[in-house]
Amino acid sequence: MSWTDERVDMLKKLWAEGLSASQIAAQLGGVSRNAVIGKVHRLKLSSRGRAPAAPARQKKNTQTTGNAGAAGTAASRRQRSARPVTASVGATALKVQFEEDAVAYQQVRPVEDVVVPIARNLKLVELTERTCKWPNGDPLSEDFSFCGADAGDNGPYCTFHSRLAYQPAAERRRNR
DNA sequence: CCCTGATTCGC
DNA sequence: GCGAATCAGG
Repeated sequence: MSWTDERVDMLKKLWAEGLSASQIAAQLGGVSRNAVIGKVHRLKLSSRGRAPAAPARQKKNTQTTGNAGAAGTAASRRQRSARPVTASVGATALKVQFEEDAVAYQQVRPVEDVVVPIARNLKLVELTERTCKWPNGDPLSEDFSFCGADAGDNGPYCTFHSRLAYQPAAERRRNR
């Protein structure tokens, strides 16, 4: 994939909206978050409003340079096990995007008509310590329910909703 | 562990 | 110009 005018345009738009590089990469498709970040820098639209402080990082010696073949090095070097970023592209990605925006701007917002594949839509009384407590619909309504997917050993949400709930908050904290 | 953007540098 | 690898941090 190359950076066509349209794709650059989309990049600018999404970046201005405050989306993260990986989210933008997921929507554009065919690019990694690194590609997005790299492009953002080249376009000189990095700052996104604030973030004036440039701590002036120093880079270590990169890659191959004088790395005399130590057997263990190659294996241990890879700290990011190759992962296709948030691979899901298409309708699902768009739905996710919608939810993230909602969560980012409003504490309480009924997430209607958003389909989560693993949702079991449990009633409040059906929840256990291990069920996802992500709310579906209007809490004041009768058909209000919770996601109910397996939430793991700790945490109130399943992995899917944990990301929706927690990531935007962490991101906001820093930008503020 | 998950993620974020920033930087470097071989291509 | 591009973006993977890496860094530094939450």
